[in-house]
Amino acid sequence: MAKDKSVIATRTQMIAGDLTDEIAKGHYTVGARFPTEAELRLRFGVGRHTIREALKLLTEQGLIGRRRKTGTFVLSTSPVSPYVHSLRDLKGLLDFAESTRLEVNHIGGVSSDSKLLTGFEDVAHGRWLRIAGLRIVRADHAPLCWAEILVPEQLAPPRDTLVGTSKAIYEETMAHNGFRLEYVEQEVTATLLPPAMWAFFGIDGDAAALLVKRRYVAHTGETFEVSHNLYPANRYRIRSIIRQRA
Amino acid sequence: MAKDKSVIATRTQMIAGDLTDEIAKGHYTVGARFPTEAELRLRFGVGRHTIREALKLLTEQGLIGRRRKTGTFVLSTSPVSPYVHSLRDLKGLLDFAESTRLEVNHIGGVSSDSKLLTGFEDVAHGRWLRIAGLRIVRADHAPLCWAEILVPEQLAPPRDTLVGTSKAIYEETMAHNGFRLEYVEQEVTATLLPPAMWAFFGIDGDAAALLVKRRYVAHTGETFEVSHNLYPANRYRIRSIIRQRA
DNA sequence: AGTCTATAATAGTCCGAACAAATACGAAAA
DNA sequence: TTTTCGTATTTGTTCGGACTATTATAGACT
Repeated sequence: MAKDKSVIATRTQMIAGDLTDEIAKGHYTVGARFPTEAELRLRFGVGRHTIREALKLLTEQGLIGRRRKTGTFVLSTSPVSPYVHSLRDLKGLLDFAESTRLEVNHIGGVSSDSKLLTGFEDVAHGRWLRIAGLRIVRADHAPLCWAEILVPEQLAPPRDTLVGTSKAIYEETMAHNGFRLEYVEQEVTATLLPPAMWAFFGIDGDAAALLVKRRYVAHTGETFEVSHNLYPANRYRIRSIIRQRA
Repeated sequence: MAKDKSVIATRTQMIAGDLTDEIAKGHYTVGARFPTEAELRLRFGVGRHTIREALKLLTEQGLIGRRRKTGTFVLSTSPVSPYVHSLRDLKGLLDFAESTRLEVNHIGGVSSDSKLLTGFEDVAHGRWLRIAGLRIVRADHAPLCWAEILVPEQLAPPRDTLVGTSKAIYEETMAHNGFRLEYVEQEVTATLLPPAMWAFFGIDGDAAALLVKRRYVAHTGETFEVSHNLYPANRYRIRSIIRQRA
């Protein structure tokens, strides 16, 4: 098998990780046949169920396709091109956050009607901590998006830990409260870039932008962060693969 | 259990369908406890594995949440509000297509470099049938988006079957070739609405739009349709739920 | 040569079971 | 009253097995 990666993982996850790495490294060319379940079972020394669960993870990410009798074949090496979000897993979200940094422009408390402020219906908190600023790509220092982040005051970590940090705000908040991430709800719409932001992105006229609203929900069911990210056109794409349920 | 629905389904899918219906009908209020695995096993008379697979489907759609010892609880009745796409399953795509109709504006053959034309890399076909027009919401006759659809000439059904049909183009194409849908790849970007289209949507100045490119892939691995849909802002949102893999 | 048919390989769907992990709840202790 | 701790409940992970559905391939039959 392979490394432990500090976090314990299930056998299913370790196997899926190993196979994902091998595909990414080009062990199998796109279109090539992938080992059968029986072969993988022997190789990893686990039950068939475990192998199938691991392969299901790869299937959901669009890495492999499977057909009866024909076998399993590689669909994509998933080269994870920058600024392209591949949905369907949280890991993409995480890696993405690490390749950028947030240049905080404003930090302070706000209080308002939750629905108006957050854009989500079932979020009920009185006072929020607002962090706003530009998200910068580490590699080329280019501004990627304008970020508005809201955290309920009761759950917010001390502000000084939020400004200098290299970790994402939601990670700091989770650590501070002992949360685990249950899921992220995301809504995408198109809008015009507000003129006030033209200067940030070196734009001089009407431009389209993607507005991505996210809600982070802990394993307790609590919404502990809401974020709005505004990406000027052509800096960001969202790519996803939709398959038949089951 | 419940109805057969003409299409055969696995027990897992039938149970998932029943439970989804019950949640949608309000049998359980949001936040309420859901039956445990043991209770559902007794009720449907199946093994635990089957129940778990069904609940996993609901979990992936964000309908329920699960925690050890605490149990399963309802997160959302998924009211499937119109113009909101919920990713993660193909069924949403399908239902959506049925609530609108396509007013065909142009139909004819084109031939061009595949990559430029389709916007996808690994699509290789020489001649395409192009269908372009406005997609209209049946309920209120409002124009929803401009649609550009490309089908390889060799796979395209007769044109007269495409114009009058109430079914989606990709369904007609699948039926014509005996395909089954394997997955849909989707890419979302923001762009300005071209001035030439302002009149279609009753707009009189720069406006943002969502550009949704889709690629339909059959179970044989063949790309049998590529579509570009341009949604003016505020007419369309994409909602999705992202969870930890596994 | 083509067309049908049987076989076998492979993934898909279920079952039953055992144990692990998280945690709500109540009992015991401070 | 509050804290600590053990226990029971519920979901999570993994195993092994049986049968089904799909289909590539080879062989039999026109």
